Amino acid sequence: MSKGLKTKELILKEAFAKAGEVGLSGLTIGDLSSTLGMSKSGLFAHFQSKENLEVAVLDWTRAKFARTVLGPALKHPRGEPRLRAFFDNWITWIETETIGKGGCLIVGASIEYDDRPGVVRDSLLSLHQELQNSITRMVHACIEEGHFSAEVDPEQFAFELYSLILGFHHFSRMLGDEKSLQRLRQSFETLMKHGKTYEQ
Amino acid sequence: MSKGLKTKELILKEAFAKAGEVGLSGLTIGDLSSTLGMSKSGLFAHFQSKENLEVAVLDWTRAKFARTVLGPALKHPRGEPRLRAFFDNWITWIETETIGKGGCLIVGASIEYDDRPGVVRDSLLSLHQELQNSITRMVHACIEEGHFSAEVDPEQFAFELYSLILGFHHFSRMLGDEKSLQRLRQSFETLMKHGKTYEQ
DNA sequence: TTAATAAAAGCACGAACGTTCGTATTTGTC
DNA sequence: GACAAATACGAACGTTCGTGCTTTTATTAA
Repeated sequence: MSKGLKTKELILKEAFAKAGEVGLSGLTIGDLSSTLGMSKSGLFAHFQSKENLEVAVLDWTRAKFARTVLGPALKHPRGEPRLRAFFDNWITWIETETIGKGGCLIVGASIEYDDRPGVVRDSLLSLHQELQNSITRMVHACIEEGHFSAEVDPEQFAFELYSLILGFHHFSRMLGDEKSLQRLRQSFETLMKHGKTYEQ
Repeated sequence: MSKGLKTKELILKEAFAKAGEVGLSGLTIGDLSSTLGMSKSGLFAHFQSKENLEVAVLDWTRAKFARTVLGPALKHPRGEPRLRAFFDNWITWIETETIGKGGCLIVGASIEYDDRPGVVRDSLLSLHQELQNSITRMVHACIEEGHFSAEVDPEQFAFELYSLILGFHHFSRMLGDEKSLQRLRQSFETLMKHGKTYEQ
């Protein structure tokens, strides 16, 4: 790996950490460069624009999420085991990478960019679509494997699961509710149970 | 009402609308003043600081929410009718004041300020605590009136309800999912049904 | 070791930010 | 209608922002 790529990696790692605190658009090249002990223009040259830097941070985050959350879950058997592994990995991700570190970069960026068209929003949208697809596929597998009732709506399940994640983020970070994790887990179990014994 | 207060009211109304798009900290005195056709310093004099302006916007929003969502719900009978009225009013609020208008100011501000101590965060925290208390009380009333099982945990219910609101906000604004409202309503019904026939 | 290339630095720019200050104008009261 | 108080204005301040140049230093391949 060339010197340039190594430096770029260091920059993105630092930018990922900082963006959780100040948001993606809250990143500044000046602050980032001084933290890393380099010049503004030197750092700037790696990305050619602030916007490119933000997209690069999103790509970097996406890759890391795939490597630490999605990937390992795929090693578990299709259906409920894989879905549960994914959920557990996700919680670990949230606890180690977001809560206590300024919040989740993706959650923040989604609020910032949900009405600002451009390449950042495009990248964010594609990230979210992929995430929803992953969840939906796993729920669908639960049905095929006979772990869930055939009447379960995978997209509705994905909607509720992501909602709970957002709620957990809010209750633990904004309200400082120490029971948030417990609440998240309990709601997830309710969701799973409802998946098995569907009735309505 | 004096001239000064009328102007202040106009400023806050405009600031409320704009903060949904750019966030609370994204408000700028220059932009706000030029939109309203007045000078920066003239507008500034009403609040003495940017921070005070942000707190004023939060107070204004809180009052409006109480007037249009919470207040009318209190006219309905205790228990399920009131809870449903509150939920319906909330949806109307979201549709008329947030979705399609740059997003919810409160949701955005919570992300911005969840790790920035100060008077803005204090104000936000108190707002959220009051909201959670209101929901919890209504659910508790559902139990007392016999509409809900006594085993229902009102705080868990409030957690799930707010999570769904956040999810709805995300799916409709970020993903542009046209079924978001339908999903929100369906999940709410599941939540209500679970409240009635509690089992676990 | 040298030559070509990549990476980083130095410096400056225009614009936008919140804020301050002195002054002008409008409002409300007697 | 006079006069104090409230309200608004215009200009300027010090900072910080992203970005564009030119020059210097470090890396890489022949």
